[in-house]
Amino acid sequence: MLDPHFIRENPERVRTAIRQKNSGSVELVDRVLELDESYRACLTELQQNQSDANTVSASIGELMRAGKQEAAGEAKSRAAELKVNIKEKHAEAKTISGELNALLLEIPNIPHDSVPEGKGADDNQVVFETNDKPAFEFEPVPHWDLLDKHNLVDFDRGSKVTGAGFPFYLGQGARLQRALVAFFLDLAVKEGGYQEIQPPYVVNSGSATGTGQLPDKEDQMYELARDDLFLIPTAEVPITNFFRDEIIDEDDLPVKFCAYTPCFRREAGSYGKDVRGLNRIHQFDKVELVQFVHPDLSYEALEGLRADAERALDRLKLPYRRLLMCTGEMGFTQAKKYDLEVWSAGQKKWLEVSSISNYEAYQARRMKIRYRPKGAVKPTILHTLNGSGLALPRIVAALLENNQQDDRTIRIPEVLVPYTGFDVIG
RNA sequence: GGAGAGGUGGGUGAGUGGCUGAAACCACUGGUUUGCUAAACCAGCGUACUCUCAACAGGGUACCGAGGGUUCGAAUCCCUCCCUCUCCGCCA
Repeated sequence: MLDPHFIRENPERVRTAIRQKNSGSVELVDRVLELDESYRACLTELQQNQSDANTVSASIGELMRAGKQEAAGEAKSRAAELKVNIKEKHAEAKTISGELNALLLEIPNIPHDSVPEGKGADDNQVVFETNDKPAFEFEPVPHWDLLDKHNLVDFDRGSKVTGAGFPFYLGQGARLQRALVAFFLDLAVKEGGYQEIQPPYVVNSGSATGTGQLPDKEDQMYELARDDLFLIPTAEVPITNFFRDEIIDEDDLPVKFCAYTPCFRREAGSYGKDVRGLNRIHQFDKVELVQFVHPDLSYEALEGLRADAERALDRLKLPYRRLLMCTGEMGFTQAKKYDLEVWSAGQKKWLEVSSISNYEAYQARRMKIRYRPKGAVKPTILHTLNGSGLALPRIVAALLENNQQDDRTIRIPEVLVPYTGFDVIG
């Protein structure tokens, strides 16, 4: 969330952000300002009463010890009056702050100045594109045909056992998954300087709120209602919450974590053309990169994170492009976001395989993640970033489609062979 | 799942109703001393919110796992929940 002080002092900036992100109504800001003011007024009164009550209480102790029972009795009744008032004000303050907090969670992050304005996908800027789309002397087929031909994935049995979008990976298909995960993790650890961790795959509601899945996006998560827990839609959730409510030494920044996890997404409301094959499934594997950084360095870190994700694509020799997302296409927690899309020769389209974002202080403020600047200054909210490095299914799709040969066998990229143990599928 | 014990500041740990935002020690920061290092000594050292203030700074409130309750007054008593540990059961 945004700093309430910031909203108080820059309401117009916040209204602009709401319009740009097309998320929520600008009246939110006015209600927040109203509530903020009445909250503080209420608080002032409450605290004054508490202060008086404390003084009276202290005097009672003294009077009792001095044996002045009568005076003590009078003071007690005085304190009782104050108490009633305190209780009222306390309840009032709590109500107001509850409402205020709920609203604050619905105000989106402010886009960075370098983010292009725009409403839809057409306004995203392609800021980089490799020029190595593969050429074919035959008509390349979509990956689902290849999966089928080589028996790499079994969608039907996945549907029987669980439901649509929960495929089984078989044989070389399963092996390829494991190879990619290991390759991505090794790359992140050895060349990116990330520390590998294994987070829980299930989180509580506090964590889901911290990263911004709650409120409002619960429809995208699988919920374990009995235990009030959620299956993670991305490793971002448990990893970023790692430091929730903590203060980190400045010397320990930046902290860079990488992790492999399965991701679970309900994908409510998405049907049709984009869901074919591995394009969009409910459970998928992903290696995620997360960074906790000094606020002054977060945009540098964003480019670094982006380069880390692109390195994996380069090594796999996958053609890709980088999109700078416009204001309207960003999530409401993000300040700046790149998407990386790989070219899939069979479908002849770009597939999103990574989303790399700087959240600035937005998530960290929700989670109270701070660092202590050197030189006795107060703890300060740090900045969080994350990006996929990378998401598997579409990488697999592109890999199969781009590397298919006229006999329908599939070449495995050189860097992956030590991991797969085979250099061709089929 | 059953029984018991416990959760105090960055750490260890004292504290069973008012003088405790919290002893002591360690860590940390600054200073003195020192040829250097070490040691010793002195001082400082929680967080959030809020009010006054241009600022420096100062005042107030809250916080001893979380939330309620009792009381004029709670780290301290009561209730609920969460977590940790020990034993038993179950189990990869």
